[in-house]
Amino acid sequence: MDYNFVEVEKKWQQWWKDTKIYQSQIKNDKPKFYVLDMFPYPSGAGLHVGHPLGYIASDIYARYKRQKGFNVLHPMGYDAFGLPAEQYAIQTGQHPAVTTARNVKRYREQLDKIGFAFDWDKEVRTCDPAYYKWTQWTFIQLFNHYYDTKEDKALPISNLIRHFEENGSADVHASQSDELHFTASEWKNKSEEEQQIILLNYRLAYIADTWVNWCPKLGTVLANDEVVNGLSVRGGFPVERKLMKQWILRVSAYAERLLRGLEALAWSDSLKEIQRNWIGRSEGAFIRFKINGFEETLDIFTTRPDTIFGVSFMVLCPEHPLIGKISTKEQEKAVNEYVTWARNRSETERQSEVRKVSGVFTGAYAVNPFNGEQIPIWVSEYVLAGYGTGGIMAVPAHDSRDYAFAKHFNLPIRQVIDGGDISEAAFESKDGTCINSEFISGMKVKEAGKLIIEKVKDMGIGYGTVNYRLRDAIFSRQRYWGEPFPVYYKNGLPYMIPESELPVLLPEIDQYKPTETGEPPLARAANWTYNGYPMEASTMPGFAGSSGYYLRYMDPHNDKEYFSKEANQYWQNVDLYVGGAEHATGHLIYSRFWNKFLFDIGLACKEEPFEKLINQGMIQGRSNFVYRVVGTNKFVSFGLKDNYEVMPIHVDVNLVKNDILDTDAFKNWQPDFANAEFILEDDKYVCGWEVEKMSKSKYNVQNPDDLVEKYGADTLRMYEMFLGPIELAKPWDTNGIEGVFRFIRKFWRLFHDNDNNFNVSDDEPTKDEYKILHRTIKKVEDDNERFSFNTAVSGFMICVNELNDAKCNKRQILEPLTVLLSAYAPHIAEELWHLLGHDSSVVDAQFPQFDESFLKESSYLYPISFNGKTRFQREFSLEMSVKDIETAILADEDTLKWMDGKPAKKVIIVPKKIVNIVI
RNA sequence: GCGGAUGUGGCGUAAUUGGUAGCCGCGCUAGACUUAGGAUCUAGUGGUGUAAGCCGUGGGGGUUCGAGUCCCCCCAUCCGCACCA
Repeated sequence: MDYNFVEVEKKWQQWWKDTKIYQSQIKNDKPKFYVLDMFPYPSGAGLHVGHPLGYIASDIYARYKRQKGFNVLHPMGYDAFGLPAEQYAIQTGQHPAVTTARNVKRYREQLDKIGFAFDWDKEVRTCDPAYYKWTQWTFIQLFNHYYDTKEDKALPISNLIRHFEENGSADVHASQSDELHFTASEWKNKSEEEQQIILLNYRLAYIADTWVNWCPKLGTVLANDEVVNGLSVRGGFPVERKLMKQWILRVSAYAERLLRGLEALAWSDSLKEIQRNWIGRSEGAFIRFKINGFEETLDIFTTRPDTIFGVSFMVLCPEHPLIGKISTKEQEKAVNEYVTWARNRSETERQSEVRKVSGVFTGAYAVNPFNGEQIPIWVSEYVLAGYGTGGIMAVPAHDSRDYAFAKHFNLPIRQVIDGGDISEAAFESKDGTCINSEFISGMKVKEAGKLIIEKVKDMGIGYGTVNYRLRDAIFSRQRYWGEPFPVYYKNGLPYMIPESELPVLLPEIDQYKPTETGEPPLARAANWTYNGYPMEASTMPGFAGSSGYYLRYMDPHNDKEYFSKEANQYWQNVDLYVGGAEHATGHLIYSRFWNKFLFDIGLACKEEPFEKLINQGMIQGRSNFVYRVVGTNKFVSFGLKDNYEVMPIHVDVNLVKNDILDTDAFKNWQPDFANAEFILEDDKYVCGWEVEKMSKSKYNVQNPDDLVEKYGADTLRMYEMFLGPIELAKPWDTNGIEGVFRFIRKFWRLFHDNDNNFNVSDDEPTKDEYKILHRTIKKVEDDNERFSFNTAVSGFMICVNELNDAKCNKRQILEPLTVLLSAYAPHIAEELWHLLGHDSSVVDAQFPQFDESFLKESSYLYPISFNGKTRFQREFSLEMSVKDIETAILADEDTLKWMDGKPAKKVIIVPKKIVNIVI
């Protein structure tokens, strides 16, 4: 007798599927709009409860844009390679492909139930060979390119080879691992192997010995963003530092462009700021210090060249290659002991002992290039291998870390910037004036720095430069369930498999764990060779497949190329990207890098992949508690708990409604509680609640399926939007879903009589009814445009309440309203749309045209102020000009009498309908 | 420590962007209809007062005729980075 959402939703979901209504194709006569969600990793637990929030928002926007006349691309797929499937495979022996396919199926069912307008014909899965062929292909291109710092783009490595043949390393402008020097003839005389080793110094994908985050428990290396507080993000296992040969992407070459590119993007300030910090640009100087008695120089990067006269020691990182060479006999033992100790310390240890001073003197001395002073060279953990040159000039007076070190080892602290007190702490301000600094004394910090840079340049020992925190990305994972590298080894050097032979398929193996000798699982594969040469046994990391997936959606079935030029020219890049902010320093950096590279080599037509980004807030859990009186099986209601000594216990949120416990269900929940007694307030047991992380052990997990079953997809969709602003973190709170459920049924009843027969009137609506409609059109349109979906839902509710009060069932009101609502509640809208007599889907209806004339207010209240106080308001017609209002106020005897008989001297018109009189 | 955000009824939130603070929903109160209500409908609901009124947007100051909104200083919470030279 009421709205039957189960039947209606099932019916239209099937119809949408059968008619392929959401299929998109290139239409050159129509503007495009690309709406993308971050595709999920299909985990065994099913669709995470946080996922729908973003998906619903993007779905609403995609539908809205379609009704606004755009040709919308709104695809979905799966980030299907990953650790959990592999861990599961190691335990059970089940092939990850099997479990992944099963999970994908489950995800699809869940997604379909919510009624998304995805174009499933464009689905991609990163583990599909037809897809990862192009991941491998891109890797080969990265290998075959270097970054030219003069052209500021990636260029073919063959250009560089030509340059070496003609000029050697002279005048090379390329991002590089080390600075190399050789002549053209030296290059030509090198063997093939030697040349290949040199080229690895420049390639955008290269292999090198590098200190990595090694996670023994997972048996693989991890990227910096996959490690938090010295523990792996997945699993939370300890991470160590280890020197390993790894594939690396030269992401750092793009640091400046990744930074600059942020400016034009419509991303949140906080997310841009996170990326800026992660890229970490700092300007300073590269300076080369002579070392007493050695050919080698100690190279440093500093942001404070102005403090060069305050240098009282130098510090090398424990991994620094110079240490072994320059340490004196007397110090050798101590140095070795320290270096061994420091290198073997795990990340966790280092993190937990932040700012504990340690170090050792090498016995060697560097020379200050400006005054010839002898400067002792130390080794300490606080200098990082991965940043700058791995060595620093220490100015304890003006750097807090150097200060702590100098205090600890009793090294001189010399003030060279005026203004601070250095007896207790370093003076780090950059506003002062130089003192005790010979020719730069008296200069401001900024000018002094510039002058020093000029000087070192003239002396040939340095230059001004920019340094970035952003590191190159380690691209090898010692795992099975990832993309195999299209790489084989000849004489220990890597070579690419020809593009025509891609994809390199992931081989079958008997077990998924590493070999006894610690080699990656792929080493188990029989014949893992190419023409007799061994293949690379590592696989690519998770971010490989997700870095360029958005491009593949444009042309997912193309087996000749990554995507066709035509498709890319049409769809360009993503207009709206919706996903979690947790990818700020991972996927969203790698993806931009990947895309910029593809742009450089002429594949992608846009330099940035995601124009507008919305981070849906994290969904937290809302836990409920019952309060057990200590030592009894009595449970006391929330409001009375302070009268007892109680212990809070998590209670399953499914046994609780609006914080009222279903006591019978509670008794049946766990055997312990079968005899539970309750101390009630107002005959109810009220539970306490808290916002926590969503987890099984806290019994606060909410499954979207359950809610769809109970209230229907439309209610779920609208309620999730109604919860609050999309970007705000919020607890998943099902209290209040009834309100939306009520709204849906109310909306249905507008179209139906008391016997639930469809009944709309063809009478001409009244002016007031039109006003209700057009106000809603305006509101929903504005709210959609600014992604304020929660207020749009409020708008719908107000509208339906008003129509209900007016008993309005006019077709000319309800029909456009159905179109408006269809983005939010597509199922009920589709049903009503067809009941209204349409054959086509409501998704293809035109978004109703807003007509301002229905909304024109006749008057507005203007505040009027006298003697500095707003005294009263008067109503004036909106049509009146400012001049008319002025005249009217001044001519109004009553108005004037109100101010103690004194006349108004002046009327001030403040912008926007505000009129003030000041006397 | 540095950087970014946020702070409004019992709760989630809204405020035409400087113009009547609290829209919409939950919850709550009262009533109607009902065998029943965890259905539906009606009315009320920031605090305080019988009332007119007064007080109210984390706290304190400021700009303005007018501040939730702008500026300064605190406080609290959340997020990101954390020896980055």
